[in-house]
Amino acid sequence: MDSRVIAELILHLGRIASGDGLVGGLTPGQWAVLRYFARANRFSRTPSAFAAFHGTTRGTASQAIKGLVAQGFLQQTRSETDGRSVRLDLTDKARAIITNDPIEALVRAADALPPGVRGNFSGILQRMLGHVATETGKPFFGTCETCTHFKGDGCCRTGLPAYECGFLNQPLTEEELDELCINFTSGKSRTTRPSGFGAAQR
Amino acid sequence: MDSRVIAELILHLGRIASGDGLVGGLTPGQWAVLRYFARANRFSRTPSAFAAFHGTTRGTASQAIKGLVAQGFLQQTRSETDGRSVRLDLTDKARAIITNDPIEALVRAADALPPGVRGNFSGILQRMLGHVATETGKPFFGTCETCTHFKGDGCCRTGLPAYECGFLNQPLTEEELDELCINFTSGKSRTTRPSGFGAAQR
DNA sequence: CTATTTTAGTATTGAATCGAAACTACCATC
DNA sequence: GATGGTAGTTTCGATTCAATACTAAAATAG
Repeated sequence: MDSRVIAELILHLGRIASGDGLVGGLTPGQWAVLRYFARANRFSRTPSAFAAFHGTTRGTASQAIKGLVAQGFLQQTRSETDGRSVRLDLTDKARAIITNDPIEALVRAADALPPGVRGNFSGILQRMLGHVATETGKPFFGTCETCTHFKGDGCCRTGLPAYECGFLNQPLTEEELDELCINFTSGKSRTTRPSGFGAAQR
Repeated sequence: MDSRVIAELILHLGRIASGDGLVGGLTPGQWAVLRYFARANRFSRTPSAFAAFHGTTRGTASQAIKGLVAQGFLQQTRSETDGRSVRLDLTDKARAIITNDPIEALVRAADALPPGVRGNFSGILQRMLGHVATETGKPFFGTCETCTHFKGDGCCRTGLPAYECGFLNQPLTEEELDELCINFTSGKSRTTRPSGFGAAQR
């Protein structure tokens, strides 16, 4: 009984805070795009990765991104190693308007919580997200901190980078450790490619 | 920094769990309608109350409700005291399909949390909702438990009902104490009519 | 090395939603 | 009784989204 109240509150909070219509000239979908590209690492800033993250189709993602590129909020760069792939980066213009993100009302509400509560809180939410994602078969993005592919401890190892992604075999900077990654895999026994990436389109 | 993660998780959870498209033949908006009318008390089961609760317009609410009435999920009754007003009640058919509500994935995720955590959790969410609602000027629905209009303690008082709403001067049954009410007012010093009800349409 | 399959991204189209505005009917207040 | 506000509905236009089809590039198989 309490669980249902929790579920309804989460949905309701999201709706009340971010609204339905456009805020500051951007649609909810476009805000989601900016939010994602602001937090995703360089391997994950692609249209397909956003589509997987957001639980939508590549077509829909492509449309939302197109609008943002046209308005100068995103810059498109073709991949040098893969002629099909495209990387998107936030422009300064985008970083400026992100402070008007309708989600900020929710951020302030979270900020108003007692400090001791906040830490646990995000952990619980993450746990719920993992549960829902597993159940619905949707991909689950996380950060290096709890990823099985993560290697390195920041110490100097002769000839080796301080941090490294064992999946891509690429060195990582310290800032990247907190960014979302599409190749995230939690748990201990996963060695196959993470689900949701590279899956066929519906 | 942590607050932003919390806010994004709440939004993301809601989206992943309930999705965008129609589930079981109903749109997300219609699911929200059913959910609301399942939890609202008899004074609050009107199109306007839902619109206020959901942060949408009466026109949009009316449309969603119309579809549900046509499909036999809601039954419409005209008010006897107010010729303009309409009350909506869930039919048995609606109570049957509510078990397929896409939100159930979230409910199960909440259920999977450690029991000790759950209780605090809904309290925190409620607190955040109050914060956001106050900031955005949107109405905030709650139950008798924390409402300033609530009178009675369940004891037998000669000639008086066990529970009563001091705003409407109406006796309340025990089940109604847990239902959402549009006339909910939190805090101690509010004597005016609750905000959001009876406000002019945008 | 060539053929096939898979993947990344885009364009198009049709259904559906939502919000703004206009409108009717009813209530309340003076 | 006149005026102003409220409850509910309808209409209309803009927008969004998913489904589908498509191009180009990479990976894989033979």
